[in-house]
Amino acid sequence: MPAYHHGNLRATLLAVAERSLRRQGADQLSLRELAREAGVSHAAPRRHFADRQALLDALAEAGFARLDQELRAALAAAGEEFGPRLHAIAAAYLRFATEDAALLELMFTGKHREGGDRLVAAAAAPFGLMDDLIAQGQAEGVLEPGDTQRVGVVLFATLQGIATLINGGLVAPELLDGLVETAVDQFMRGSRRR
Amino acid sequence: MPAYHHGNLRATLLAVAERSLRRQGADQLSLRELAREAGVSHAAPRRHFADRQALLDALAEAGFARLDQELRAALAAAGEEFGPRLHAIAAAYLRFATEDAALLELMFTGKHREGGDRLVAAAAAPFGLMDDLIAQGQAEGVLEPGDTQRVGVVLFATLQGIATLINGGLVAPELLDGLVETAVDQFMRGSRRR
DNA sequence: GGGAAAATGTTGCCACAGGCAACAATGTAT
DNA sequence: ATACATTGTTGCCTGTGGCAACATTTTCCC
Repeated sequence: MPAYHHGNLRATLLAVAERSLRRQGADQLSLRELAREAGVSHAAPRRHFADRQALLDALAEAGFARLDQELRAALAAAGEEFGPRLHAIAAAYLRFATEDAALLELMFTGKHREGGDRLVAAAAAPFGLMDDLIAQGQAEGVLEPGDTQRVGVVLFATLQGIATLINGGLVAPELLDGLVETAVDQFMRGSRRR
Repeated sequence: MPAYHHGNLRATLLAVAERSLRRQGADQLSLRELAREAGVSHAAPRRHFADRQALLDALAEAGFARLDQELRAALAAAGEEFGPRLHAIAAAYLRFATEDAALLELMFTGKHREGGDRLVAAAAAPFGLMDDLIAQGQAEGVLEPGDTQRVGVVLFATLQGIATLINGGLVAPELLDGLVETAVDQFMRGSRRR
């Protein structure tokens, strides 16, 4: 336990920040408070994050990585069939998205400056998952052939939108499962091979 | 031009705030700066907005009112037929949503505290529009009968999600029109009377 | 009309945050 | 061992939000 050098302040700060984010939202997150909780002086975080926004960006990036993991896990658990996989990824996305509203906001809210590139890259992973899934559906002949991106983005957007409405308190959380059902169902009917 | 009493500081502050919001985002919005721009002392805004969040809430509420207006206008211009009306409301929503990303964030982001009720009420107007439209589609026999809310929320969510993806820089703005097309098309096919 | 009371603005203060610079301690490499 | 890079620390500055005390209008009621 080093006295002067913390050892892995960066990781500690991110962990503490994640907790703060979940509990109080990004607005209330204070670098100085994180430093206090990490038992370190108020200027120490600056060695690891150029400014407040840099830390928030790092949180968002980590969020995308975790989202990717969770979606992959859900897909893996859903087997090989397209239908169940689609349902699983949708449910997993919304679980993630509604479980930590502040993080989701951070991930999708347009507060990325130059660091936006990193975030866009991090977001590509989950996007790709959705894309691959659509491709599978097309290959199996369940979905009509076409641009996977186009339809994949719309599906992703639907899930994201549902999360926004629920997190914003505009739709009661109890309706979540039903909405996912409806969304997936509508998507299937709307893209089914004719 | 009263020297001491401004006359309608509240309205002025909201106007200045709207400009600031659009230009710098909600994070950078400072009550004191608004006061300066309004030519008033730093504590004056407090007489009209209990705190910073109250002003932001007021901005969001006004945003919903304006959104409602614009959607109504679009519907009115689209005639009586269901198809064109659906397309028009979708396009109008996304125009509004992508034209002022920071405002949209404020409107849907879950930063509403107790004042959330007011916002939810304000949001009900545009929601109702969507709902009525769905009902029309069902009445005309274009859409399959069913719970208008359920399908309306999903449609709303899709549009909102597309806006989020574009505003967040995760999808190129050039794709907007195509996505709206795809979304509306998918919705029609997914909800068409079978 | 006139005077109390409410509304609206002002000045001054405080605590706290972010950011910067100068300095200190610790690790690392030659 | 000694120079150099890393990582923390202390101290300072500016700006913000929020509060309280005071000043000026406006309104309302007799």
